[in-house]
Amino acid sequence: MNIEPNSCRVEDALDILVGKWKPIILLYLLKNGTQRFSELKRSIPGISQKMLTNQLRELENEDIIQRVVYPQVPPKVEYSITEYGKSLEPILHAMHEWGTKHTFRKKQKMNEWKSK
Amino acid sequence: MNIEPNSCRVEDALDILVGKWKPIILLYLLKNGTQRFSELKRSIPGISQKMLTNQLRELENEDIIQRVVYPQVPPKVEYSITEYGKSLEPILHAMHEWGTKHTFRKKQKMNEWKSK
DNA sequence: CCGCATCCCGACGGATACTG
DNA sequence: CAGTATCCGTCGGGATGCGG
Repeated sequence: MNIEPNSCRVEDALDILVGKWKPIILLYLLKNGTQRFSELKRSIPGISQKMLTNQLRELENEDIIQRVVYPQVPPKVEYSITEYGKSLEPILHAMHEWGTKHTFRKKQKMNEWKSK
Repeated sequence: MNIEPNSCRVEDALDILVGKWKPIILLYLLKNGTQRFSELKRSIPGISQKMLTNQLRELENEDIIQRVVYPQVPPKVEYSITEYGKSLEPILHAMHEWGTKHTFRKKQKMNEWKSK
């Protein structure tokens, strides 16, 4: 490990990714490109309007996503990943890879436990 | 992005890394190897005994770190990264890399703002 | 269709004091 | 030295209702 804990910038990335719905929002935008508010809402079961708005705003403030409002009735708002946001992809990927193995490991441990 | 949001395991990794002091604890253990409780406490300015114990316990419960107690007076307890815990290194590394650039970007934005 | 305002609760984390 | 125990404030996030 060649990271100096004292000059650790891990938190910067963590702060942006932490939020109950942020990772999944980012994954949807990365996979499907530009999405309307209602599309995201439908895609993500269990999220409330408040939280979707909230999480989108926070990501927008960090320049991770872009918000485009079409001034029309009924309203239409589209969200998309910024170029900058795309730079988070390796992190999401690393975490996903790890998570997949971790899930496997959890299953292993549960089986060990069962077999006692 | 080739991650299916629906089968997303990003959260698994995130859950383990989230905690105010966990990343820095892991970085210290990764960099310096086995550490005593008091060594960690001294290395991490601002952390309380309670929180250090707390975060170490949580990491231990996830098998990320290992706790070894030497039954002697005064007590001696050593913490070290498990092999499994080492698998988090790529994630920490990716986040650190990103954080470094992000810090630079924040400075850029602040300068843009200043120069107005 | 999209979002804000309000109320509410539980978890996280800080401060402090006490033990084997 | 390496913890527990307790109190307590803050904040993320859920539920609900209103508004352009």
